[in-house]
Amino acid sequence: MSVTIKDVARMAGVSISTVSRVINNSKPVSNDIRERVMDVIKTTSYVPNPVARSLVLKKSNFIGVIVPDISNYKIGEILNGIEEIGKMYDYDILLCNSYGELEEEIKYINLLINKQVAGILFVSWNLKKEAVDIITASSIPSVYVAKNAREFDVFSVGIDHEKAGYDVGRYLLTKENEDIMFISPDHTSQTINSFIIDGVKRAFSESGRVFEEEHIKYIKADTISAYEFMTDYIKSGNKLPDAVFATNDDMAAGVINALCDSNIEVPEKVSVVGYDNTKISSIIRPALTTVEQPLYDIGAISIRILIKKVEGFEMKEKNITLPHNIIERQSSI
Amino acid sequence: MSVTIKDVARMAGVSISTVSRVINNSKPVSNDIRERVMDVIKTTSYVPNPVARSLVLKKSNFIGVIVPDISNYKIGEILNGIEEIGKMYDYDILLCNSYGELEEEIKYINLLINKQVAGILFVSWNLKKEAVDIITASSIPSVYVAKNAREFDVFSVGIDHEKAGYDVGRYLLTKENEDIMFISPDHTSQTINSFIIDGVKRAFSESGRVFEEEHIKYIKADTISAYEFMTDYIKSGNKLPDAVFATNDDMAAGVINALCDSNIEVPEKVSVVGYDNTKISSIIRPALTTVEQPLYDIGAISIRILIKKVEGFEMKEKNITLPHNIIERQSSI
DNA sequence: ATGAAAGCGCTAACAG
DNA sequence: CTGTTAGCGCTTTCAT
Repeated sequence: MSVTIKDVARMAGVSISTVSRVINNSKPVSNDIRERVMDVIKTTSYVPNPVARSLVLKKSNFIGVIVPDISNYKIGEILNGIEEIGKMYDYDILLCNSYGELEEEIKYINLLINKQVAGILFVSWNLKKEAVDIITASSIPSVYVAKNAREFDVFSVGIDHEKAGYDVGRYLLTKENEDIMFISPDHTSQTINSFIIDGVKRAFSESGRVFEEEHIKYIKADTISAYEFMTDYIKSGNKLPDAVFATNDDMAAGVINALCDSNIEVPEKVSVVGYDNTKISSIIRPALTTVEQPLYDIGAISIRILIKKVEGFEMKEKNITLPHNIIERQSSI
Repeated sequence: MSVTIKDVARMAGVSISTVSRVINNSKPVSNDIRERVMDVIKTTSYVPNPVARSLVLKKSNFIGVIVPDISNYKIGEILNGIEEIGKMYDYDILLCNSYGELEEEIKYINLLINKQVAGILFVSWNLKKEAVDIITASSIPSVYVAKNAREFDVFSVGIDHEKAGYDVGRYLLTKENEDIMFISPDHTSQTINSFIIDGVKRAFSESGRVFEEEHIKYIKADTISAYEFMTDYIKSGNKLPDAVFATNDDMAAGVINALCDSNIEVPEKVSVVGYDNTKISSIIRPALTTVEQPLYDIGAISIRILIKKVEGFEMKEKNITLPHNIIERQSSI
């Protein structure tokens, strides 16, 4: 069947250790022998068996990646970065979809540890201590991508959400919006967006305004829920806010549609701002003002750091903060 | 460190072969011994090392999945199905992102073969003979998801695109649209959508209409390209079609936006129909009439078939056709 | 029914 | 610089 190190050794007339040495460049080998071996490798198109290698090295070149939702656009972009850079460094991606549930996350963490992955890249909507503890205990190198990753003593990559919230707050306040509504995922996952809201609060207090907690509306984080919430809100005859800031684009899209379907002009009557700059934001009309995150880079940098750690480099910076940026489109005035 | 089969054997006072037998249920073991071993396994929470197992069995429980674009919503949905069912059967997903390029596809196929994956699930925009041949030659079980998979003698899962095109054709024709424009990805990936157009043609001929090749516009398959194309088309003063059928939702969204931004009413002046029923289709206004594919199921079923093949079952049906369905929304009349 | 032993393909001492 | 040898953790004959 497939050619092994033994075959190569025999055909090159050397011992298997010598072959091992040339393929790993682990010890000096005389030039003629090296060439002889290389020739055989080329002609037989021999590739070392990674399974056998993992067994003896007790380490694979798999990187376990746990994500909360593959079909989510943001996750997809991050994964693109992870996959591309991972493959560039010759690591393979073992994909696990946790659906954002702690139980699944823990199951996969244990599975990955058992598989002897070289490293774990953990992407989560909301990082939990239980998960972090298990990974830490395994002493497998790891990097985290999560809004709340900085709450733990771990390596992480992401933007500064507090600052982003602050920026949106300032942006909205500067535009003289008196009454601002905030739409955030409901309390089951509430913490994860508190940083954004924290930033908004800072912007408020900085400009001497009081932030009313009841202006935050907690809903399920999807377009339909936002649409229904906003439609109900309008129908109930509540006073309309001057602006609404939804902490993801999907919800913002629901808000825009609810407003437009009720003939309330966006942005003339109500400004809408989203978060993430996903595809939807440029397609929806009016196009959505939103906060851009360098998703691909988040993935790419996080895996690069992980690989560095796997390969034994000492990293000085534990938390990498990437730049964010407000993309101003037509939905805000 | 971690407990091995040896440890378990020693602690249970049996040989490692016996332990192996109980964990694999491969040979009869007396009840008392079996229980003794089970106890040790439980207390030590021993898990067999999958790497060692792969080495001797020359087969892993990895399933290599090659996809053309992780961040694409359709692919994400398919992957959701693949991942969930895969994990259910205890297989792990080795993810490879080919960016739709043959060269990458081939690279990954070889990589997966070398990794001794148990099976290969190949998702491609446009399946090529070269790729299929390599997989076939490896004799690793495989299943394909691609519009043109049926052109090859392989196992595949998907909807009947010709029929879907036919259905859209009939739908549009029944609505008395005289002049219909078709928007399809440009020729680099042209073949993959020809089935849809073939179906449309059948609908045309069936109702005694001639299909004008020049009504097909080949453009880059994204929203912006479609937007620009349509805007130019309008600006150039061409006669507007009664309807446009774009072979994916992204392009359809671009068309709708171009039309609306030029104050051409959709669907009153021009109907627009998309393909795929992605998230965008329900968010855009007017909401997009489109063809729904059971993406999650395509993923789920394809991996289930693959696993069956991996485990040695004989599958009778090579090509599984799942139902599609026209979702009628506001963009067509 | 159970154990001893060989070996999967590879790396890494250990000798020379 | 090169070869011999001992495993890595597991499955699987082959004896018993």
